[in-house]
Amino acid sequence: MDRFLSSAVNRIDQKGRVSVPAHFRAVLAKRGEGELYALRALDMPALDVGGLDLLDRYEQRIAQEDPFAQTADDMSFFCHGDGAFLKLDGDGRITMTDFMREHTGIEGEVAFVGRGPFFQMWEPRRFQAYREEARARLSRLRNQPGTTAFIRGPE
Amino acid sequence: MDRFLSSAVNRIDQKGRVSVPAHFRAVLAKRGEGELYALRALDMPALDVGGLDLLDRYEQRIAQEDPFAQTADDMSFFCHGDGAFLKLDGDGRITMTDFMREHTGIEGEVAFVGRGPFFQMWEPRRFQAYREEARARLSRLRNQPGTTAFIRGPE
DNA sequence: CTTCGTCCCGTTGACGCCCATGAGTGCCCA
DNA sequence: TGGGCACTCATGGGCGTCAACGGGACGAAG
Repeated sequence: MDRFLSSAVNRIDQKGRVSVPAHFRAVLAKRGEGELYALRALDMPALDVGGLDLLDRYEQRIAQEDPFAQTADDMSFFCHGDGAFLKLDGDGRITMTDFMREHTGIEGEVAFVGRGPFFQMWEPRRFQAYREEARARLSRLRNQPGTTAFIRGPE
Repeated sequence: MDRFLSSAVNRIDQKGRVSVPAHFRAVLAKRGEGELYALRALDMPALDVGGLDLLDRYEQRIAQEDPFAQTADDMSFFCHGDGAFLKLDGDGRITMTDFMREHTGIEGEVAFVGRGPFFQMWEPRRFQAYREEARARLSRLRNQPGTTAFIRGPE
């Protein structure tokens, strides 16, 4: 498996460390990503986490912009200045920093949520709430006329 | 890693010195840049800092302008005359000068902000404010119709 | 003689690296 | 089919190292 799937909640210990789910670490290893990079997601209180390929993707996008226009600068500010390295220790744990807590509201526990090519870190309750909202939106979409058949499910 | 990433806040001591984050120093060493060059950023109260390759970036921009226009001359004046060398001491610290304080409003602490090929120095609160503005602009961009898919999340 | 800049050293707190524990799970064999 | 064994993984804690920080000593310049 080469994608980040499913979710799990892990506890933060007194030293501020939390285990990255073993399954996620296996995906990283398979991809040859030794380092983790985390970004503060734009419109939700979560962190987007992945290997350095996560960063490459954004930088390619920035390269398309006029390097002296404000948009390019904002993008750089976001992906370079609003990101952080997460170092895995020998036991597959990372250390929570204030940088991460501020944006997410994470305190004692972290929800790791697979998102395919990357994963997210959430405060468990907020994740729960956001998941309900997302489901509700999709459900509404499904019951509207003229929409595609996405999420009709196997009937 | 060969790019300046993430951010950190360090304190200025009584002698006016401040540590450049070890991670940034490692990047400089990797690039073989022995000297630091600082410029007052154009549209924000920050310093752009990097090796001498930083100048290339600005000279490239000047080259885009009409050499007979006032603009080009202003830019040259700005980037060649309004820069300063920063000397690293044995412990990886630099000394804050009035040149740096004036433009940035830095007093007791400095936020070092990775920007990819260079990094910036900010007064921490102003950095925080500017970061929020940039995020808001990107968020607006993202939610506008007809825009590209930047920051939709790496799918 | 004073002041400023540079070099050097000591302290402290955070972080990386190590090992121990314990719960849960799958597997094997009786 | 049930019991037990081995393994994996999350979690806790000890300890050494290093970076950030503070301050003193020395030398050059005013």
